[in-house]
Amino acid sequence: MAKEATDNAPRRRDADATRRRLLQAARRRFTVLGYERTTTRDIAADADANISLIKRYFGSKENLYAEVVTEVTKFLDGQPSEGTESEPGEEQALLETLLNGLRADAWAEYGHTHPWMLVLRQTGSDPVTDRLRRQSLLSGIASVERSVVSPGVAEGQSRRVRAEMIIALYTGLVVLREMLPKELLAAAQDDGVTEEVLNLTRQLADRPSTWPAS
Amino acid sequence: MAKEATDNAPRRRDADATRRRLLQAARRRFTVLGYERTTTRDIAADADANISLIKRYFGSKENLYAEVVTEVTKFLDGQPSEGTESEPGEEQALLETLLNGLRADAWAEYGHTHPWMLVLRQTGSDPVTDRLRRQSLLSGIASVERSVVSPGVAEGQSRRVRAEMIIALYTGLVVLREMLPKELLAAAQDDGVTEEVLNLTRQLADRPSTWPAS
Amino acid sequence: MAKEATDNAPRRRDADATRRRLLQAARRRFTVLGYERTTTRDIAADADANISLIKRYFGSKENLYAEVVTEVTKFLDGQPSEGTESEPGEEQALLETLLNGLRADAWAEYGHTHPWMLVLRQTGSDPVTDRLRRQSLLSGIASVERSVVSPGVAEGQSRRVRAEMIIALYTGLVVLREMLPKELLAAAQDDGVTEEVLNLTRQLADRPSTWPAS
Amino acid sequence: MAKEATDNAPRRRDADATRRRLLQAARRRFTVLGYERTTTRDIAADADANISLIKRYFGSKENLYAEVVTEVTKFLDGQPSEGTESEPGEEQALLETLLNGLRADAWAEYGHTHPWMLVLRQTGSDPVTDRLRRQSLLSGIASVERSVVSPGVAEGQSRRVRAEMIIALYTGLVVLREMLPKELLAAAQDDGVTEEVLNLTRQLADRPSTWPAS
DNA sequence: TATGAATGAGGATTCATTCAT
DNA sequence: AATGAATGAATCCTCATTCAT
Repeated sequence: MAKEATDNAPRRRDADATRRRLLQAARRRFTVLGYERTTTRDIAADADANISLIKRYFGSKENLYAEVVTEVTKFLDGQPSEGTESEPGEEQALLETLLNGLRADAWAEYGHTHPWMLVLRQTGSDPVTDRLRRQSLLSGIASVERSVVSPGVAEGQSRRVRAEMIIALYTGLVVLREMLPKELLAAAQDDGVTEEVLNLTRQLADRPSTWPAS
Repeated sequence: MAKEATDNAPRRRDADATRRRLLQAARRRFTVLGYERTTTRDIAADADANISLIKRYFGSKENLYAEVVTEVTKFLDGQPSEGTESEPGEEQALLETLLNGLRADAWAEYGHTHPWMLVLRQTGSDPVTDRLRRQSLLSGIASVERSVVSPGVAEGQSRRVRAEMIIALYTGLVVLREMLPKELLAAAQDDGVTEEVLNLTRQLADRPSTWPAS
Repeated sequence: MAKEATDNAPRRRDADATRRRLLQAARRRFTVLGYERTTTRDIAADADANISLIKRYFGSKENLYAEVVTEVTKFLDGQPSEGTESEPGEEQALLETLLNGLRADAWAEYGHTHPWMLVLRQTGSDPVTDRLRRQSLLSGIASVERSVVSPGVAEGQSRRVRAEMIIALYTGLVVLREMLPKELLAAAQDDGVTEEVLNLTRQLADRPSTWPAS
Repeated sequence: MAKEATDNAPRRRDADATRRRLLQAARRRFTVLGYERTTTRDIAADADANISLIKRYFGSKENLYAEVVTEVTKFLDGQPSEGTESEPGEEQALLETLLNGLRADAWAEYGHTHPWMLVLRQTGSDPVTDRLRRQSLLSGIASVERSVVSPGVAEGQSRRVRAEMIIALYTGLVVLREMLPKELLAAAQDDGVTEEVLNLTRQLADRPSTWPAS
């Protein structure tokens, strides 16, 4: 009903577009509702497509989910610049990405739910998505360790743990904003919170630590 | 695992013990798997009891879940001392509770999953558990605001946001430990991490803020 | 909790009374709700007795139902006076019984539902109660044929069919009153309707028929 | 019994036919057995279809039941000619419908059970079907009041009660035939009984009443 | 390529019944 | 005699998936 067959080419009644629509609808539902409470019927309905196409394009609900997770986690990674050396300006960019993620008006296309919630919600279900999840987090941690943790902090476990704590901090903020959308933390737009978060981040990043990390 | 009735009198056919076993099995499954992926059949099987007893003792799966959440969230609250005045030593106790929650060897009876995960996992499902979830978090925030945030910080939104950020920090740490159980943050037992977390907490708690908390 | 053991006799903690209470509770529920929607638990609760006693005293739910049906159908029969000869005054009594059954304030102990509804509701379920039902109706028909149908009507099928139609008339009135309790027929207390019903009955009972009854 | 697709085009995989089969099977079971004793599994089996299709086509067991009731009650109504004025010939038609309903060979497709039994059997279960039931009866009563009750009977309650009693009479006959299928009333085909019923009907319809219909 | 009809497995729930005490 | 804990079968419903067209 929505499809005007303006295209005469027999091949592709616009399979790509359909696929894309399905993927997007899936992303939304999975992010907001979680895996189980999302039904393929609903996804198909949202995408204005037939259920069976989910099988055709993605094989199964689980595969579709995996693909969504892949997409989302890729998004969460900063830039996967492979070098161990930090580039100038990379810190800036990474922090900006993280802080932007805290803005209340972001993620409209995800149904106003931070995509990280998708990562947090489902755990231990299947090996594939679990791996993806971990990869994503690890990649984020690596980026932070490389370009945010101060070069003054000696190489070793300490650097790593600091990076992990920074990620933890942002994760916690995302979660709390999500769960208490009416509280101050969520309401207090941008400025004050952002500054304070940056302060904490810098403390974690810079201050020479005394701890031997067990 | 089969029912170590080592204690006093093995009640008649021991409804209490059965109820307890069901509750514990439910707690485990709900915490680790979340609501949907937990089936009543599995709970009953774990508890070595008949499914119908879930209805008998709890009314429904949802009620059982609610009871688990209640129990868990009660536990998560520090002490619900009602006064608005902070008692001496309360800060100590509260921080200890929070920090203990980060220890890797805790939560054995929850299947080695931090019970907070139960609170985080499920969102937006039904009003009842949502409410419980929020209550739990809000109660924690209130406790922190009362007894951790420094009296030096002026009354007002600022105090509240600081408390929220502290809770966010701990939440993030719990989540990260849960998702990356093999990483340093999870492995680095106690000392170093604990100290650093305390540092951050103090910064959040004490430092006179510059932000106006719009 | 409700039972004061004022009775010292070891035998009979008043089994009879319990049995009676169960039977009465069952009658009410079965009459008002029908067989399926009546649960043994509810019966037991109404009777303030333990469920298991239903098995003890009646064997099973079905048996209990059968017993209720027996009791009710016995009640529905006029007097099972066996003779084929009608006694003087019997017509009067029988009609009175039938007409009384139409009074709105009768059947309080049945939950204000005409016990005949119990007979009508469940059909074809099991042979036992079906037989009881039929017996009851047939007995009623026989009574009417003997003592209401005018002696002037020649012996034969005609007499019988007339009796059946009289019973049908009363049955229909009961049903309609039950199903439309707010309609005029139900509201129009006693006098007018009663008289009209009597008129119809007399027409069915007395008027020499022309029909050969196939 | 297996699907006599003798008609035109055997639709694709023929959803309509399946739907129809389900509806018919449901009608039979509901009519003969009542709501509770009818299981969706049995309906599906009778219709040689999958249980899930009941959900697909009707939403739920209750909806299916409602649809059956609607269908049946529609059938029971005479013609829902809306005018308050009676058309000539309408009485004829209505009485014929009613009397035809008494014929033993009718209702083959209902499992030889008068569809009115469906209406009578279930009472007080749920508001929806209760309403349908009442509507059906009330509609029938209204029709009778309009086109059977003699114009000579003054407007007012009296007319209404007369109509109700006529409906009651037919109802009783249906019930008795159903419950005693081997008795004379059921066996006495057509002529005699029909005539007598018409006599009673006329008496109810025409005779100037003495009762004030308080 | 796309459609939607049909399937089957699995979930929560409900009850009558049985069995220790 | 009476209690109430435990059982197992059955019911409705929900979904992902498969199969004709």
